[in-house]
Amino acid sequence: MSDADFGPASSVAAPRRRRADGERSRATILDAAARLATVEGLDGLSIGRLADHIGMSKSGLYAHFGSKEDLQLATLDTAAEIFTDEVIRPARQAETPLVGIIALCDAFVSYLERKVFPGGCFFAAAAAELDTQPGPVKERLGELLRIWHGILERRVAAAQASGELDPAEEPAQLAFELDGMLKMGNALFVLQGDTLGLERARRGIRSRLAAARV
Amino acid sequence: MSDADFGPASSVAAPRRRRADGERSRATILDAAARLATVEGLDGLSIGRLADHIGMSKSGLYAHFGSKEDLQLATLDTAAEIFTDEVIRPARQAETPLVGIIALCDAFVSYLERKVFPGGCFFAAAAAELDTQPGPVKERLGELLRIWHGILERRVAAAQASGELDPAEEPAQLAFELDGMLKMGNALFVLQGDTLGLERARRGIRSRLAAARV
DNA sequence: CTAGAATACGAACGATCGTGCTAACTTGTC
DNA sequence: GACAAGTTAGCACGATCGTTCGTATTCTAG
Repeated sequence: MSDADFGPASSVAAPRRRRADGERSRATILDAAARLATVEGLDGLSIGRLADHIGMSKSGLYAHFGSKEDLQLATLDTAAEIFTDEVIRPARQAETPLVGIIALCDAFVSYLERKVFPGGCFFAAAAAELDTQPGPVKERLGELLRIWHGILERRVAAAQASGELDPAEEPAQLAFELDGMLKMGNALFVLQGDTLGLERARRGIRSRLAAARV
Repeated sequence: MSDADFGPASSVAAPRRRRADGERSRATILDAAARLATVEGLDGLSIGRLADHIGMSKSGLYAHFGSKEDLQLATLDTAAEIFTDEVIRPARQAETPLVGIIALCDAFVSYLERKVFPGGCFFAAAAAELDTQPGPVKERLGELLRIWHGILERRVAAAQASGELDPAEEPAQLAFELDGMLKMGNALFVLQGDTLGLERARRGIRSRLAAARV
């Protein structure tokens, strides 16, 4: 199954970096930034604290990015790569499209349970924080959410084509409802600390899909 | 229909305030704080900007609260009152419990559409921002979310008692799914700016309730 | 091996943050 | 009308914010 990728924003041309240690530092910074941002917030995460956290000087870290906004945009793409590795990729090669949808949703719940990001789903946190602040970061977040829904949508359409799901279902509507349960599970899990919300998400998704069978 | 109220946190005993102008100022501050917090964030909203916004001095405003955390807690309760007025109250006096559930969900969507809070649902925004920061604010947010789900839950149970909904449905599970669609609609509405997400929430809720009929 | 570029650091900037202190004023009570 | 208490403003504090600059160090292409 070939899902669309969360490719990096097409605009930024890499300023042909040269040294290997710089590349490594940059990756270390972005990985820490993605994970810390779910706890402190993508805006709330300060460059000084991020630098302290990875044992680097503030100015040394800052030199890798032209501005905090550049750092945030790069962090978004890094988080998207992590999400792809932890959720999208493991849910490929399902026996049937419908099984693939369940695998994808289970992979999402597992990604929450395993605390891939310590503060829950990166995109749920970042979108809620920045959805009121116009600019390239918000736009990119909207783009990533559309890609994610597109992945769910195409899998629903495939399950309809294979005869597993009712063709009368609107794929985008079903994708909306599935993601609603996943995100609600995330919210409860992070806020209340127990896994009941994750269980509800798993159960709700299964019964919703059962109701959509032909 | 008597829903539980979002009463103020029981712990804080009002320090018997005395003058009418002070009470008025406090109300003005908290109303502005609740609405601004959905745009700038409850933590991101600074006392200086809030003071500027309502034409008051920073220290004059600050004197009403012992700390920023106190201001945030008071803002939570003010937002809960606004929510009660705009969502809970209008959805009372429904002909049947099931109609009441639909009225409640529609009132929620309307509260988003009318931009009662300019940055979308106050509690969705605040919960996503503060769910990783332990303390009284996070705890109170969790409490308010449980109250809200309790309201939905009790209405589901009432609809089961009246014979409108299948008694086999678990009320808490159905409340979870309904709120999931409402919050997903909120997220799409604020992030993308169009009302398609709200429409999807309305539609999904109606068909989910239809599926739960006896 | 060397030259030049990439990388990292320390220090400092102006701005803004939450939080106190003090003094002027308004209000409500006897 | 006086006095106590509540309200507001001005000012300043230490801390932290994003950002810039000059400089020392380290890698790598030739």
